[in-house]
Amino acid sequence: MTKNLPPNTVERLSNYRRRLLAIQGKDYIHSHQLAHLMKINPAHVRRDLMLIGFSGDVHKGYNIKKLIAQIGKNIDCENKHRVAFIGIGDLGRALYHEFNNGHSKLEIAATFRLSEEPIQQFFDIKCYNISKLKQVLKKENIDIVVLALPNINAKDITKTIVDAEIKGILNFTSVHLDVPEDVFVENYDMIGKLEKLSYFTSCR
Amino acid sequence: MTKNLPPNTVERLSNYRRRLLAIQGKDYIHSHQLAHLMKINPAHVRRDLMLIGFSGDVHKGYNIKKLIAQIGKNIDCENKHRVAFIGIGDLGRALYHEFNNGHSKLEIAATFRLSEEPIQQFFDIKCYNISKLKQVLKKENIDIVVLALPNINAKDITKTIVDAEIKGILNFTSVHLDVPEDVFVENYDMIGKLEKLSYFTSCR
DNA sequence: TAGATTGTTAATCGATTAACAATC
DNA sequence: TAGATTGTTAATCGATTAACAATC
Repeated sequence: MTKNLPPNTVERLSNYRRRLLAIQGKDYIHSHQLAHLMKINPAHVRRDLMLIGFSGDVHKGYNIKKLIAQIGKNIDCENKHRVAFIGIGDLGRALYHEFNNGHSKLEIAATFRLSEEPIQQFFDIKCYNISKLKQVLKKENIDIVVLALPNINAKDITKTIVDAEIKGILNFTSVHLDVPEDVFVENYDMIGKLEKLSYFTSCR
Repeated sequence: MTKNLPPNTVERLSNYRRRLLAIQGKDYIHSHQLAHLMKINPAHVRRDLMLIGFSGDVHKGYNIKKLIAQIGKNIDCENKHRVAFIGIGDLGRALYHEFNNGHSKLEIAATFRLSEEPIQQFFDIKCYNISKLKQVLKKENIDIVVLALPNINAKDITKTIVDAEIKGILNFTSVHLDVPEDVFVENYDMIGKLEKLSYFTSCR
């Protein structure tokens, strides 16, 4: 894994790979073709591939199979990350399907429910009561937590998560989490996006 | 509504407002306090408020009530946007709750299902078969479409949406949509975010 | 007043795009 | 070869942050 790639490049590389995997019956692709699939500038593609040290052929372009492999070498972790879901409502279920849909480097190791109902399973994953959070995060060697729960609970639970030395949080609440510098938080604020969309979609 | 605010500023203004609305028993707030809630730089707050022409008091800071109103004047549409959901699986349901949870400028006017099952309602909203898409988008004066459906269907449906002159799309598939310049697309690619998170969360 | 905060410009930083020599 | 594409540097663009005069 190459460290120090710019965050946006990592996100794009992940996207390149998914598009490349979907291509059938072609061995090579040019920068402008890949750029077109992503709606970005061809120079951008070339620059990103330069950053991961991948070379193409001046005439044929980039070898698709080799490029997929090279992207993997650069952005995939050697070991699987172990992920915990906190909150197993509709959003949790939607994410579960997303996870099982082709992403192999993250495995759901545990889920937690906030209510007292005696649910023991979430699909094929064990489901614990939130009171067991810290203990299970440790025991199961969780690396990454996905917060898919009501805003109101986010603050307390984040504290426990940080205590358990979790280093990655995917945050679906609209609360800004207060975490130490070494914890990477990816925010996923739906309401913010909606209001932005509303603003830039001209009123009639 | 003030046009030409930078996209990121619009998103932040929406966030400021939500945080301000949550504040109890205080009339004024300083730039550094609001910045702390958002985990951004105080200068950033002041600059954003400058852009919407809002002034504070050198000693007391910004009047919370007035600021909320001023943000509304700048980012809210005069009329409600009419929104259609395409896809009413787990993700659709999660979004439905998100919508009903405090966002007043967007109202769900119709939903569409892809399967043939004879569902007529999605919570309190009418649900149509996807075959009626174009016709209903027109009839119901839809402005914004939320795509919460399998990738495989995204391309065809986008074509219909663009034909129906929809100007805003919130895209939850991981397909990059090919739309004319005047259609605003907000992408919400979960897998990309997950891989980014995985990359920046150090492996152990 | 002294000290803190605002409003605003300028500087910095990072990401995107243009340009073009090298290549085949 | 002529023409197209790559790889890479430099230029541009936009967003963030620093700095500081003005204010009370």
